[in-house]
Amino acid sequence: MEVLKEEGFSRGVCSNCGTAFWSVEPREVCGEPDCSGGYSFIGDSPARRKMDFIETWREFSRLFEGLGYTAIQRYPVAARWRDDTDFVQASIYDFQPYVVSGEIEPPANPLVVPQFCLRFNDIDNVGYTGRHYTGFVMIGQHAFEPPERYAPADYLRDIYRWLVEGMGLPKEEVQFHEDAWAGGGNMGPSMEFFSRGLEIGNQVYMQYDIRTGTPRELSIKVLDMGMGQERPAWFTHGTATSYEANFGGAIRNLYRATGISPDQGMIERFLPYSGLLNFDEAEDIDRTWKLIASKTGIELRTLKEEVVPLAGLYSVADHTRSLLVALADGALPSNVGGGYNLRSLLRRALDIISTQGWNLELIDVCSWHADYLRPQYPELSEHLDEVSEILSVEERKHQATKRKSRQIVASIKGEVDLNRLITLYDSQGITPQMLTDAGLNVTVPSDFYAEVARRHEKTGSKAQTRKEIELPLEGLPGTEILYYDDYLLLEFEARVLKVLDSRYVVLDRTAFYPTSGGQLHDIGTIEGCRVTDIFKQGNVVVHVVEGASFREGQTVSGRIERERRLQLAQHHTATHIINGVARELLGEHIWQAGAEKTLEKARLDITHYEALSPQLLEEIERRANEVVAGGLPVQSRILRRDVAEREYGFRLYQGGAVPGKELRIVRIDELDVEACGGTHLKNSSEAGIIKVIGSTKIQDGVVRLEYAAGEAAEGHVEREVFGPAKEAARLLSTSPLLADDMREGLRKWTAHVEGLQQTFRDRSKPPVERLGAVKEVEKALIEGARAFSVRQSQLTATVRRFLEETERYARDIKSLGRDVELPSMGREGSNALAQGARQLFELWKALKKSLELAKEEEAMERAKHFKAERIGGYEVIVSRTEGGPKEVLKLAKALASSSRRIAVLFGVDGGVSIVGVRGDAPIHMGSLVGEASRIIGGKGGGKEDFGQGSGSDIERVDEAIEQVRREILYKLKEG
RNA sequence: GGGCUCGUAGCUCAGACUGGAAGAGCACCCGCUUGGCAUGCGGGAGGCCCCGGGUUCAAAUCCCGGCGAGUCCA
Repeated sequence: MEVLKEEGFSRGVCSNCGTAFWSVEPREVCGEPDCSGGYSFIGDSPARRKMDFIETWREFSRLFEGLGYTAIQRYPVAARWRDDTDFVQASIYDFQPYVVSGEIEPPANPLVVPQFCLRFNDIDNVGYTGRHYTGFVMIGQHAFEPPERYAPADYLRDIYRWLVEGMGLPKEEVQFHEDAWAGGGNMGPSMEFFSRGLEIGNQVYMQYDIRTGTPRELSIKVLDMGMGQERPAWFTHGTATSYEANFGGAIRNLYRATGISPDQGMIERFLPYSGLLNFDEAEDIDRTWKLIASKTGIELRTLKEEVVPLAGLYSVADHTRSLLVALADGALPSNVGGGYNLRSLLRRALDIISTQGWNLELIDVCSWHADYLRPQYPELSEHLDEVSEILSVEERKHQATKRKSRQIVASIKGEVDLNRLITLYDSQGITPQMLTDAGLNVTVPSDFYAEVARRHEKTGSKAQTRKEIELPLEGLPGTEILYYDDYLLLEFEARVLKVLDSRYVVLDRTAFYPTSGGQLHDIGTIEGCRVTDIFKQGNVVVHVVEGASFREGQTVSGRIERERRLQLAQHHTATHIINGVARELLGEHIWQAGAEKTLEKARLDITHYEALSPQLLEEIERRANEVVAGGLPVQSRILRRDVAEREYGFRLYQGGAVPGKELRIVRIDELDVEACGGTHLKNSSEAGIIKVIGSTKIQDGVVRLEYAAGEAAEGHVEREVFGPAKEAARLLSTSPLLADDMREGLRKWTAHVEGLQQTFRDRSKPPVERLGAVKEVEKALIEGARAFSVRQSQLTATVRRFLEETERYARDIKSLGRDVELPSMGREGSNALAQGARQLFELWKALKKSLELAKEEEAMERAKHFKAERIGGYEVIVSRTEGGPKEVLKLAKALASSSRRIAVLFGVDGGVSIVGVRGDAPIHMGSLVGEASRIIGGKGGGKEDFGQGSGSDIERVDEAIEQVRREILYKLKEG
């Protein structure tokens, strides 16, 4: 306030909105556009200097560096250091939660930063209003100080100098508004600065923590100034829309590529009303357009023809810039989380381009942006190849979805009710608009999207609260961790601090690893008592001990089980190796999305835009084992958070946000570096061997890799590869169904596999060679499994099943007195196992078919022997025969082939199956057979002309036959 | 993170709600029409109905789990 008084400002209250504001010349109203009558700088900027987007930051940072601030690099727009948001939405996000809470030091103090931000809530207004963006740069001016050094007056004076000296605004043109602001659990007074109706930026003086409800003074007070970098450029140029002043060469290239040139005069007349075209709220867009046309005096058609393409062009400019930055920072479009926002953005841009019929590639627009932004963000130009790849994958997906949608829309006939409308939108992405565009007559309620939201409410989520025990551990110091330095430190002594329920034990220090970071806990003993579980509560490690007999204050010795610790360390280090290798091979967009390390195997979820091909998996495995063979050192050390971030960047946070001023950094040579608390090998060679077990796409944009290291890897290979391959080959080679030379081939192949197995078991050989031997067998397994379309792990069981079934078919064919004809078969497949599997499947199909054929012929044959009796003009057969359901069915069908026939057959075959078929006789066969079934202790039913049922009481078959005959007689005579 | 939709012949899909003999179009093979091609007509081959369980006298169909594809929302 004093600062403003010094400069000749005085306080007033807005006669319109009642806000307190400061200005040099007395005025009635504040500077808000609503109160002061809109923007009055367009075409008439009071600024004495002009600066474009890039120059804005250059000037701003130069001015502030002169004032003692440090200009720092922007943070990635994908906010990986936070778990409460996907994207950075304001510059202060960079420093939440740990800098703001005082836990860690800011990278500089005070500082300024050009932070790229993403906000999707106004997406529908982008392009139309002239000032909305999905992606923008918030220039932040921040200071983090204890109360005694906090100097809001200085901060305000500094930003005032920017307005007056930097932007060259006469002080008479500036107004300040007093306000208060709350967000992120903090609150404080704020000061907004305006000129000519445009808010240039605002300063928030964060003073209080309001998370508990009652304001508490913060130990660190924070200056949070945010100014859109787009604002000064727009303001000083006074262009009709902000977009023209801010996209530099990109917008000029867009004009050229699309042939559009904006009619400044019309836009200026349109803009004041653009806010009305809010696509979420405006109930009737057409009426709104008409309203604007009449207010501006521009003909409706002209207005639309001019505004819609231009707004589309601005949208494309905005969306591509947002995508460029997000993708270059490693974010991926997907169907979940923030990825969905990126996908919507991308599809919106693509749809605009195709609606307007522009010949425009997104990646070209991205590269224009990258060129223009290079002085400020040179890193964007380095990732264009990766961005291009991701964009084209997404474009392909969008094309496929659109094609599918068109098909579905084309197949819709008749009425479409609201339910169907919502289902179409929800599950296929087909909007009501697409239906009306296709000429379908549908009534769309005006609150359609609200209705969709309501449905989602209703089906809402069931809260799944995991119950965790909360032990009373107040006052205990954080446990000293002994497992960081040496994972083979397996014996230690410590003092008992607390024992609860003779079960939960807290020590002053421990080498026991608690379950965390996806790694399973150790087991072992303390003073001979078994330790079965270890977990962390805050900074305290709690040991779960069976029958803990020691007292608090006692010194105890702990022993950790070696095998388990080694295996878990191997899996954990292997995880870092796989992560590093995956990034090396796939690109910078690879981030850990989750991980788990157990005794049997480990898994790592990585962000990637498509499923991994078998070739890529093989490549990852090969590279990982080269790393193992290469014997790279694995170093770990404790670093201050700010130091670590400066040295290695945000790549550190693979496992998500980690609290604390200090971080433990685990680094595998040049391959990988992560903040991680796990137990790690000292050298990559100690992993022994890494076997990639498989990968699945667990959701769009996330791929799960599963693998094992060391003995777990060896066990897995024996169990899942050599074992099943040899067993499947043995089963096939001993089956009389296959030809002799095929069986011989399988025996030879088995011997070959055993040789490969010896190679694999030889630990003196390099891991890559050992796995080469595995790969050959694995491929045979996969190919064999594909013959039966089952998974690899099911091959042996499936071979067994198909052998049995095929042998049974052969027996049945013989028992019908026919020859089993084995078809001549080729040898398709790259190895004996695959060939054998395919032949078995072909055989199975052939015999199944010829058995069915034989049964049918047999049925036709037997049909000749049945005698029909004539009742009321119909030929009726009610009889007992032999055979199961299928045969009886065939027989009955053959017997009732003419429309004047009725056949009801009772097939005896262990149980009794009944089938009734008729032509056009007035009898409901379903209920007829149903009744008959009940007599023999079963059930049945069917349709008017067809009934089927079964029972078990063979003794009463004759009785049932009698009943059916009587029924038919009665019905036919009556008719 | 939650919801929804889909998985049937080489391809595009019907059948499913209301359980009861696996279908259509295109493509493929054979024949006829024709000087040849395009076309037209007739015939044929081709299905572990995604995998595994359950309910039922009976499951492509209903229920549960898994795998795969897609979509909407926060």
